[in-house]
Amino acid sequence: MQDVMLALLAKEPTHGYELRARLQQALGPLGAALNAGQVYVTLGRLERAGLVSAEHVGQAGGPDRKVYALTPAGQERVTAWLAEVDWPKPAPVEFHLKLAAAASARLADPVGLVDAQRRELLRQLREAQRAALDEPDGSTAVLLLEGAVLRLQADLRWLEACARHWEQAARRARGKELS
Amino acid sequence: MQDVMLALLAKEPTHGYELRARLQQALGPLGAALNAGQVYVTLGRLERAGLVSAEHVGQAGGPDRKVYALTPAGQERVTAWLAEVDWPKPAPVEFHLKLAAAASARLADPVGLVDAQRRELLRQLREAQRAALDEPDGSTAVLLLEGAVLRLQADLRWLEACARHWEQAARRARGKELS
DNA sequence: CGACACATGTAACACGTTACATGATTTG
DNA sequence: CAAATCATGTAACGTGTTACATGTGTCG
Repeated sequence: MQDVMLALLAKEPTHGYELRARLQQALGPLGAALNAGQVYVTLGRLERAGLVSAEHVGQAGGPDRKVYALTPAGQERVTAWLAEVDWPKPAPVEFHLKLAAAASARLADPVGLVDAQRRELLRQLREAQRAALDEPDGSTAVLLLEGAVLRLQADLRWLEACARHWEQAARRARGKELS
Repeated sequence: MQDVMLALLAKEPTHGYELRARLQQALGPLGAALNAGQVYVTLGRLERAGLVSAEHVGQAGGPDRKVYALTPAGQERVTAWLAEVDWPKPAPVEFHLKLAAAASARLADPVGLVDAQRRELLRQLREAQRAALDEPDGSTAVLLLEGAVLRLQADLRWLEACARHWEQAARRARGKELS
């Protein structure tokens, strides 16, 4: 978040409210969840860190604003961020642990959990595809939605593998109990 | 993390050290990064929250341990967690914003960024596939790695879409400049 | 006037991460 | 004896999240 906001300020200094609007625009429908307060919290932290400087602008015909601009330290950080190649390990770790825990403690049926999850992902997939149709063609928001769709499809295929795995595990367990 | 640890304790009460070992085993090679301190921090917080209770166990032939067990409140939370169907929006938001910021502020070439990122993902993909070969066949760790692989492949395809998009954007910009 | 968009913040909390500190037991 | 492993913690920090508080200007 910090880096993103710094990069936006690198283009052109602005105040928090517009920064938020730009972010939401860049994110398209996924930006709706973005919280207003967070922007100001972050700006305050960036200022304390000496990465941006604020200038108060009294405005006739409108509430006051605080325009933020990058400091040299902020510029450095932006270029460093852009040079950085770091992709978060994209593994559905939490759900995997949920299945493992549910199975080993016999708290819930793993296959049932997979099924519920698959329904949810299908819902999200439909939602994302529908949202993509509402966006102007060629916009960056569509691109982002396409990323979401591709991942969801990958996750769905993974869930199928999960179902196979845990069904087999259940069969093995039943076999052992009988013997 | 909290929910996961609670679920593991639901199977059988244990002490922090073994809890960590179980977690790492469930995660396979991806568990290597897991920090030891975090387990104890989390256990402490769970205890303060009244979700687990600790019992000190002095041990002959070994250091002392603290065995944690679920409280009724903890049990409730586990069942609630298992019933919950919540999948984090799997969109590569940060990188998308990076591209958008880089392009609009003309700080870096988006296509170059995409390229660097693609190399990184290919590296991670090879790593994950190699790690999968080292794991025993049919283990849950292999399953998790398969999830990682599928996502990486999806992300790579998305990066190709990104490259196309930003190349086109660059062409449009050049066209405008000439006119 | 009342609702709504504009505009800004703060306090408190939850969580993960890092780095450090401590000590016992086992094994080469 | 030294090193590795077992075992537990804490203090500090960065960040995101929530909820609340506070105004101004515009438009019907």
